[in-house]
Amino acid sequence: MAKWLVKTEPSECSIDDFARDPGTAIPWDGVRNYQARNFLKEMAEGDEVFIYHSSCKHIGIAGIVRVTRSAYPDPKQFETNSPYHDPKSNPDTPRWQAVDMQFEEKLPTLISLDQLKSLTGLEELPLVRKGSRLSVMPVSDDQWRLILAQVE
DNA sequence: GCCAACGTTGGC
DNA sequence: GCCAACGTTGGC
Repeated sequence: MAKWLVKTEPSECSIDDFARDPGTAIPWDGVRNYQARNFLKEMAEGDEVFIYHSSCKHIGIAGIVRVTRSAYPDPKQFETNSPYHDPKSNPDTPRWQAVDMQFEEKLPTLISLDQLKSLTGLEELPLVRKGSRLSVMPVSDDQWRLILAQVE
């Protein structure tokens, strides 16, 4: 099972939005970056995903969700009144993909960005790299364990 | 709100 | 294919 991390602004979609209705999957859509999209495509049902809260008061990893549906064409790219509308995409060859994710757990305490930056062994994670804006990234098993060890 | 870093666009 | 201009991201 592969592991991942996705960034989100909690005002858009937070771990609490997942926790509110733990039995219901939420579409992860609106990704409009090719590298991030390519990782989305690699996600498989059952994969675990860290939810990282960005651009907010408490920046860091807040919880874990699970992929319940692998990549499918993001419907919002075709909705003309959506902020995620992409006039250059067409239904025959959809440019953007979405996946569905469902609540798994909220971490007992948030793992802050400062904390993540201080960990030896996370240097290769794009999240902590200067200037990196990648919003969907793979997390190795070692990185995953190291991060989770911060709250155990 | 600022601004550095980055990705995308489009003229050439 | 180059690269300047532009828009966006995201920590501070």
